[in-house]
Amino acid sequence: MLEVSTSMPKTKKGLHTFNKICMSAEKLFHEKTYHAATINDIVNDANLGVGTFYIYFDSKRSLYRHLVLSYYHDIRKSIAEKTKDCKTRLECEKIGLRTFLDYVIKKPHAYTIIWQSLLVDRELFVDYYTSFAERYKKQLDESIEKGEVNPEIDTIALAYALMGISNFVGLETIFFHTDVLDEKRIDQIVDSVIIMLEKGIGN
Amino acid sequence: MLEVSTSMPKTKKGLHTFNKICMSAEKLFHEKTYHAATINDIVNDANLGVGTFYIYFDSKRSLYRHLVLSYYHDIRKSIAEKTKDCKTRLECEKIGLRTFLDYVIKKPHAYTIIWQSLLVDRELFVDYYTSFAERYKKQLDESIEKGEVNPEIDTIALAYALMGISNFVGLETIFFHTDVLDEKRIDQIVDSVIIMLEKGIGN
DNA sequence: ATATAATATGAATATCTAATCACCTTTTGT
DNA sequence: ACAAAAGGTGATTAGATATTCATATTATAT
Repeated sequence: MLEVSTSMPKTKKGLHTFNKICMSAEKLFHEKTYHAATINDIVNDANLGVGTFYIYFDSKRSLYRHLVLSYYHDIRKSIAEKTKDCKTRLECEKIGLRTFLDYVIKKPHAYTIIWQSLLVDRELFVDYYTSFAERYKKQLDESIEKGEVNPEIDTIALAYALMGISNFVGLETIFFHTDVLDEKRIDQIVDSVIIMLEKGIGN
Repeated sequence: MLEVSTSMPKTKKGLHTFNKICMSAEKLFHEKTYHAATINDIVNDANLGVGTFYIYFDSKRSLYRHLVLSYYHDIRKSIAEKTKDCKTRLECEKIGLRTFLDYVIKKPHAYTIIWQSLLVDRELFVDYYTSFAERYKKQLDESIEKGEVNPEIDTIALAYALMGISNFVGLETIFFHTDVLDEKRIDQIVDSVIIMLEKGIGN
């Protein structure tokens, strides 16, 4: 499923070059999209020869997979760490959403690059979201055991609904909202979602 | 913003050819993605010459735009019609979600083609979702007036959250769920979401 | 010090594809 | 019936791009 196939560099210099390629690719896949950003664009941006690229990656697609998998692990790790000490399901959701939004505000390219997987590598697209959803579902099932979540709710449907909320609220936050993003606005968004999860949308 | 630029055909025969192009493009953009599906693929599938394509569309991208805009109007129209007689906000959300799911089950290619807009035409991507969200927000604001929605909730955040729920629940329903899709399963998904919107996720 | 492994290069290759255009056929209105 | 408008064609063009490879430099371990 979600595995890395790249053979990592063996010296500090190699690692530095590897990272330069990743950073340039991140920037260009985000700005120009995967198909429009060429290997030449990437190595020019990184001040390297074309051949150097193929020392570190088998293909353009394997570089792309490497980026998506690293975002997957980063996002999961951040959320797991931050929600470690949460006492309730709702607190988990609040800190989880906040962590996700902070991550995509800091790294908006991660957002667009993951989104592109439907076009670049459909297997990766499916694996990415199903892996995320399965882990989420397990947590929700545990919360049902603890009596924190209504057992009438189907946890797979709920997992996707919650992922959808994070992703689309993130979409608005990063791409569509033209005003400056202050802490207050993000708090307001998170609070609105948590009210909904706590009491529903009504009065 | 969301406008069509295609000059429509002037005879029944022309309309028939136009529709054949659209149907083949829909199929191939869905199966192979926008970039991998060539104009040749499309006209071969439709049993037409390459030149014929350029009678009806300025470019590959203008065909793509035409498809996305037609989905936008279809989806909006379906939801507006079906929710016309709904008495409460919650009933609106229930019928709206059900209508959206029925639409994407019937036309799964619409789903993947819209998703691709981030890569194919970023302006269209932004217009598509912001237009949808603005209309949604207006309805939610009206519901606050009527006392049906908690005024503490930010309606723009809520609009995106609700769009995210539909889209990601749809994702699971169409792409990731391998079992057969029976009516019961869809009802269960819709009911789970509505419980959440009515009472929150807890007990 | 030197052999070996790792890293770096960019011109050349082989393949692909959106769009054009000059010419042909069919349909429509009068 | 017939001109004009609409529809249809596919070989050709012009440009692009992922990957290879022979060769060169640099780093590492003994």
